[in-house]
Amino acid sequence: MINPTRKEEIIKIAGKLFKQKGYSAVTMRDLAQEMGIKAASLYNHINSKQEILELILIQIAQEFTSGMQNILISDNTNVEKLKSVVLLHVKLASENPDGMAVLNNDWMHLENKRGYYLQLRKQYEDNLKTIITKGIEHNEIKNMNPDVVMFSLLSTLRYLYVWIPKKEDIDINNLTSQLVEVLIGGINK
Amino acid sequence: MINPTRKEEIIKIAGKLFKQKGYSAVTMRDLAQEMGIKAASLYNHINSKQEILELILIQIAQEFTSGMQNILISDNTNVEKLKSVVLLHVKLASENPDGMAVLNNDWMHLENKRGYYLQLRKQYEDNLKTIITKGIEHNEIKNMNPDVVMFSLLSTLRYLYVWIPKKEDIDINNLTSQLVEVLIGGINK
DNA sequence: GTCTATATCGAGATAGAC
DNA sequence: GTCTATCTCGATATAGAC
Repeated sequence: MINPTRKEEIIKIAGKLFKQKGYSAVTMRDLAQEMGIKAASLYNHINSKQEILELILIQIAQEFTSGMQNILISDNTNVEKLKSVVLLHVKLASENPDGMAVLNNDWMHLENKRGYYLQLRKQYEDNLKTIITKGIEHNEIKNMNPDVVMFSLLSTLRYLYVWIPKKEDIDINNLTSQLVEVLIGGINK
Repeated sequence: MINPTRKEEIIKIAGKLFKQKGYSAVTMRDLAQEMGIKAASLYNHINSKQEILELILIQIAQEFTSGMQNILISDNTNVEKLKSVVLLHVKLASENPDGMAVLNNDWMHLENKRGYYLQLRKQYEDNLKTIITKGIEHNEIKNMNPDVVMFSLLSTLRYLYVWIPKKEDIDINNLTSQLVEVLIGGINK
């Protein structure tokens, strides 16, 4: 964001605060203070606290959905697809670690858009599980419990936001390959 | 708990609610309703909402500390120690999945005991990292980045509460061995 | 675009009767 | 051990001046 609008600034600062204390514990006064304005002034740019949460979460959820679509239409092997999934998570987590934290911890505070979010998440997980299962069928991956494999993989990827400090400080490809070594190296036959 | 006291019931129900919505979003009125009493009646058993959080978190944190001590004084190999760490997490997560969720998501809402909690957590992580590093030095573990190994391991173990439904429904040893296969199998030379 | 002032609501917690 | 009644505070949000 070269010239972020006031609204974009609010989303960004809100993400930082939501990550630190969680959506429910952050007040509009906290957010306003961090912006250097009064709480009432926020409402000139956004309609509600809930809207801020929606703007943060739905955008990321859709980026995951779209990233997964690209992976699925490629004609790579299933193991290559899993590597692309790792890269997708590292990329999104490094671009927006605060938003990823909110996605992990505060999705249940969505009101109207909660169902939509859960729908996107379920599709994503179904797609990932299909990749793992096909990988096992095609003999690319050891014959392990696919649920355990998926759980271990997703847990690590979902925690990336804790680990990734700032986009500038990390080498995305290097981190991805190290993660692949640990996560896939143990799975790959 | 064969004959749980009223206080123990409160802690248990509170853990369930904190897991669902997070500490900040759960009100004393929510908690009271779930108990079938009025909010004011809660204060006959506990001093504050904050005290409930402390009772949940500090107990688990101390169980991790004590579990790690037992692992450290054993004369097992470092890989065996890592397997014991997995078992420790599976055990505690299956005994108290709600509490584990609160530990992961609401520790930052501790007030007076926050420093104490962070101290216990740091010690635990330092000890785990030492096991991994020694494992690499002693040629038990592939020469990988110990931070990445620890991150991947801890991420999966910290998310166990999402995955483990109820103690009765799972075979602790079976789950542990499957996790060890995925998590350690990829690391072990 | 930000401010002051304010409306409305619900939070944590206490007092005292039963 | 639980209740009703209540205190006090701080939350989200709006109205309207500048």
